[in-house]
Amino acid sequence: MTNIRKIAEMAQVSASTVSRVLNGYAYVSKEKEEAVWNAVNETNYRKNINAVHLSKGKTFLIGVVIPFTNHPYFGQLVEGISDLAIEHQYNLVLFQTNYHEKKEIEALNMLKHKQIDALIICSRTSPLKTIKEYLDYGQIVLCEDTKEDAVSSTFVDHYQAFTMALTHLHKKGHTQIGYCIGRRSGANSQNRELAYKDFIQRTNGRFQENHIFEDCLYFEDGEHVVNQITQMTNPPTALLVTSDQVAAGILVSCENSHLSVPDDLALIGFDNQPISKMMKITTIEMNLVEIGRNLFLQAMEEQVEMKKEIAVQLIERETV
Amino acid sequence: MTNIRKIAEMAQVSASTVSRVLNGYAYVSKEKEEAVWNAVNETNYRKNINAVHLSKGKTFLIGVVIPFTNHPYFGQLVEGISDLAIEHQYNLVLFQTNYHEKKEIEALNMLKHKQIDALIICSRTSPLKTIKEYLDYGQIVLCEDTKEDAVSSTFVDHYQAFTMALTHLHKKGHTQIGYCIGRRSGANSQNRELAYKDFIQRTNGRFQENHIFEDCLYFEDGEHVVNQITQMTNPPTALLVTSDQVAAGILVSCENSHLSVPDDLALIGFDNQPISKMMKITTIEMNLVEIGRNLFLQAMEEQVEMKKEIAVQLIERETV
DNA sequence: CTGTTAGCGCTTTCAT
DNA sequence: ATGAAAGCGCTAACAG
Repeated sequence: MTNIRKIAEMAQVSASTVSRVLNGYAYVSKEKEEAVWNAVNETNYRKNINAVHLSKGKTFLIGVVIPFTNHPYFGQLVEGISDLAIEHQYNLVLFQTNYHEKKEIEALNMLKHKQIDALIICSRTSPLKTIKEYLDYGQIVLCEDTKEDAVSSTFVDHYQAFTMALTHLHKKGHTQIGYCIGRRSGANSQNRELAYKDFIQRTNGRFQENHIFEDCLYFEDGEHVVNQITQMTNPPTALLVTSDQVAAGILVSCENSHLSVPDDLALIGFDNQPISKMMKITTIEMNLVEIGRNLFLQAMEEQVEMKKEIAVQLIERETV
Repeated sequence: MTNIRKIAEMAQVSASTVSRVLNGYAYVSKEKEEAVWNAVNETNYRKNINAVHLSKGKTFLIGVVIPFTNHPYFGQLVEGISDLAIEHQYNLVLFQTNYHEKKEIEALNMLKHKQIDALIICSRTSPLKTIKEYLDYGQIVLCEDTKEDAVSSTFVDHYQAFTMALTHLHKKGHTQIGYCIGRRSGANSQNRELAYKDFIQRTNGRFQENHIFEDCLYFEDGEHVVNQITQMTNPPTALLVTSDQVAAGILVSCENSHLSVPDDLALIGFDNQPISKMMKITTIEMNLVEIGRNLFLQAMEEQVEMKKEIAVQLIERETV
């Protein structure tokens, strides 16, 4: 095994000089630097990362909490995080929680015990209060518009995005608008619900509980929504669908049920996933990869804002 | 920071005894063991994994090479790998290659330089010869039926699976069968192509190059396939589609193009993904999660076979 | 600019 | 059964 001491010997310098060269520290003479690089190249030497980690007291591991790995929303978020992680020589530890608080606490405890250097929580189920308790142990980054000053976050203004989509539908004449969502309880979901309720009040509409469809995550969940709609006496004439996958599933199910889109049911998806383009679904684009990248930077505590909002955009296609 | 020495002091034993207790080594007296655990609990002490890694000369990192992260096929594979990795206190380093050989070599080099302990290659683009050169540096596990004795692998007999599907279609009266695939050049793909050609010969069919559709990975790729088919003078009457996602996309596009499934075009998907169930697509089930789990065990060199075949099963629904 | 030195916290012989 | 002690390979404070 060729280690730093061997390189030092070969280059006729001390181990610390080798370390300096390897880490690009400035004050090393041209000759010695060259000698070191020669030795490194000759032996094909690489630093032992374990030793680096121990010495630095860091793991170079970033925890990423997501409810599901196989969902494109989180897939893109992770893609963005991963992009920068690689650049920065970090690795990721993925915690799939399925929204079980226990799993989240596990991740938090890994932070506490220094088994990861920072934690990015893409979607949480435990209360902010719990999370705050772990703030002393390392950087924690959230993906929601939190009022909690102490934690960094990158987020979309879901209140505004929802309002924009609702307004768009309203302009097209819809008054019975419903929406589909993964779960009602999340922070982002609550912002959307608020936007929804405010909108209904503003337009003198009537709030109807059965116009909110929960557990809408995957393509196949669209079927259930359409089944319910066809059995309603007062079905919505338009739907905000917080995932393009689900919107696509609804579109397909509508065809099966001889519902015409947008005439019988208008649809606005979210995320501008490739599937929405193919199926010509009107959607709200949000740059998830960009959000992911910013989350990583915040985890690193690079000189970035602690609160970063990412803008969204309505993309009109053929389902409204 | 509470470390092993502090625990040793508190428990009135030596650091080595603490280490023995922590690692469940046998020959420690009941009293001392208890004393150690008491100290551990009192201080909420955890081992410093970096120190463990350095001392053991292992990273407890397993590399996983996949072409795409956001594809359900690889998603399930990774899920299986990840399941066991967590159990074994390992973390994963994901290498998304997009089928660029350079990325694969990068992963291989990380193995060479001991930055990961083993490498699982779920789908490769570099030749077996290249991979063999890295075998000295650590365990490398493949996901294909390789003849190379030196590497472990977990795989599906794609020749047999394809033959089964083709036979099923043939029995239903189809003679013009085509297939959709991600890429032609992979090891698994070549087995399938072989099965396809053998089948055609056996049934006295005629091989038609334009009945093979490449670049079929995602839902939205189905559209292109249907577009091509509708423009053919000799279109296939049935399609083997190596991903349920794509099969679903084809199904949707068929409806748009007023092609009736299975009458105008029969479909057999692969993987038995949830979407195939919802859309009632006949499919070939293969337990991808199980394959992933076995890949991990092979990477660990646990006492498992070096070559493990996972059985598949035809699930009849309504697209044939 | 460069070398010496003292760790980082754990594992693992080797004695006893 | 237990402890002493020697590393693992690197970093960083310090001295010069």
